[in-house]
Amino acid sequence: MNLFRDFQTKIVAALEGMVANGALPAGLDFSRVAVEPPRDPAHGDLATNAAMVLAKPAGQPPRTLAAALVPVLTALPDVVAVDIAGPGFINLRLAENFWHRRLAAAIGAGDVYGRSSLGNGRKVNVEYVSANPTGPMHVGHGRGAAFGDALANLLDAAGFDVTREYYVNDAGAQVDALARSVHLRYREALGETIGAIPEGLYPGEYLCAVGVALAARDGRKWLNQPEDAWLPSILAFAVDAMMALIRSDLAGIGIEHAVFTSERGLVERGSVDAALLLLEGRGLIYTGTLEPPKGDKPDDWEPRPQTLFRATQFGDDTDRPLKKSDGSWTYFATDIAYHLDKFSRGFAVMIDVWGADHGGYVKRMKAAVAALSDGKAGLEVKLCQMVNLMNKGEPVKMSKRAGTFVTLRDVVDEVGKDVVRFIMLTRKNDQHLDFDLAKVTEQSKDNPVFYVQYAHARHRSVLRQAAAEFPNADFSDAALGGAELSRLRDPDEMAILRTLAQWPRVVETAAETHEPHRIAFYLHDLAAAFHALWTRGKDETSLRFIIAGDVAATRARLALARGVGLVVAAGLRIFGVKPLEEMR
RNA sequence: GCGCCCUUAGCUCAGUUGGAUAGAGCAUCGGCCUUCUAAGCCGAGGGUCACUGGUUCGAGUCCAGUAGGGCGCGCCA
Repeated sequence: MNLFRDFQTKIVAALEGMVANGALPAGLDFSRVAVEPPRDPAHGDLATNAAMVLAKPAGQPPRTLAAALVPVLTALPDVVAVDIAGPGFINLRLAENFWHRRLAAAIGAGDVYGRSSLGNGRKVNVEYVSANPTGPMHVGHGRGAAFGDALANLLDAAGFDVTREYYVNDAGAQVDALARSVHLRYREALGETIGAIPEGLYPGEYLCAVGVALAARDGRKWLNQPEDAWLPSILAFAVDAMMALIRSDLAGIGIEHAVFTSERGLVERGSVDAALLLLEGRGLIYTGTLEPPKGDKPDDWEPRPQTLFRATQFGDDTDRPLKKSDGSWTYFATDIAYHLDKFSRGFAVMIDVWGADHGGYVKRMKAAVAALSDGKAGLEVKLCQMVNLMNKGEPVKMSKRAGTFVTLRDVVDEVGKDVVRFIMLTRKNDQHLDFDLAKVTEQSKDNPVFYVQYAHARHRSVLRQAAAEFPNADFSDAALGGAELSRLRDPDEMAILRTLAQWPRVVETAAETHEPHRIAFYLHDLAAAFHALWTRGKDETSLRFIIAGDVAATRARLALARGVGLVVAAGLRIFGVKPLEEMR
């Protein structure tokens, strides 16, 4: 489906033919021969660097080599012109008919247009969100959620076997603090006066309902009991409640993970011991004393021997501790067990989506995965930068006291899930993102969500109008695919056809680079081309999508609109955004 | 102090994984509404791609260094 890939294959075959008949020396490496759209469409439809990358090994100047390639490339099907340009680029121009056939094929493929077999069914694990189960999701989590889910959809569209996963950090000091906080709210629910929430506990009012629910379930049995008696039970109850809250936040933006893995479960099953035993067997664990960190030194730093992982052998800057001073596992230790768990479930490709504040953790985790899998598995970490929540250009003060909203749910309630998801994907993951509540709901060109949705709604609108204009005509996709597309010849129309034909390549490139934002920019470009052509119809009635009294011409033009609608819908589907039928 | 990330038009950002004359939106200026939706479109101006070297046919892109910004640096996750 990716025409650039198709032509790359054809061109390499042609080059091999030249080797066979002696026009090129044997033993050339064709892997660097690329076929891409030229930056400037005026140069042609396809450009290849073949002559330039082969010049040196073939012992010929690039332009001489290019000249020898021209007749061979001219002979390829659908090629109507071949030019040599600049240092030795070869530009190919394809027949108009080729682009018409691509549109017909796209309409024929329908919803699967752009899907790829690039991944060849390989298993990929995408772990994202993994917010601590101690409260509702905030806006920053929302970015990781939208990003991770779009990346998963993208990899799925590119032919990978994707598992969406959430790691539940339900062990450690944070959830102990959660349990204590809930116990307080529980006492409050049973009529006690609890006063101010102590430092170190979670003060959020969302825990009041959890306390009430606990009182309803267990009555007064945890009153006046030592912490040891109630902590495990209340912790489990509280974590369940928080995960229910988070799942509901996720459902609010249309996200559902297939697998939830519990940190506590890993610890209780002995997975951490097993993982560390594995590393120990490979001589990667030892007892040693670390240098104190430079810069901001901890007040209570005392050198002491601890259990360390030889992360430096795998590119990390220092070896990393696995046990805290109280003997319990560090977060890193349980995370090692978790990634071994993923590996043992058959994932050689793991992608973790983290917040940028975890950047310092990447090297050691990659080191651990390399060590655990003996180099057979790879971990890629995508760090999502911060989201600056704005309103009309002013930063939103994140003050709970002032009642300004900070939770993801509040933002979704304010602007809608589709807007949140799309805007979160309009920047590369490693760039800061301004999320302006006023701007994202504005109906203007300034708002990319609106602009792209408008293109889809316009295509629907014109199809409705056409059906009213020609009540007896068949404008089904089957009919549009068979339209007389040779009527589409205007340069702007041809430009849209070429853009539509690039869609499969866009999907593959975005999937390979793990960069969903490329889809957003492509959709914006496609929408712009469509809006521009639409407006030209004001002056040139022959460019309108509905041509009065001419069903055949209308059908051809509707096919173009349908192609745009189809691809916009496909792109929005990857983002988990519902295409709009009308803008009202 | 060390590590990771970032630096492209006045502002917010893309840049097809090393290609040709570096692009878009906003803002500024100038045009287009008896219309299939003007919630839109067309055009103009605006650049030392932070800086200095290097790698090669070719560098915004890769490497090294410098400057500025962000994040992180045992007993949080």
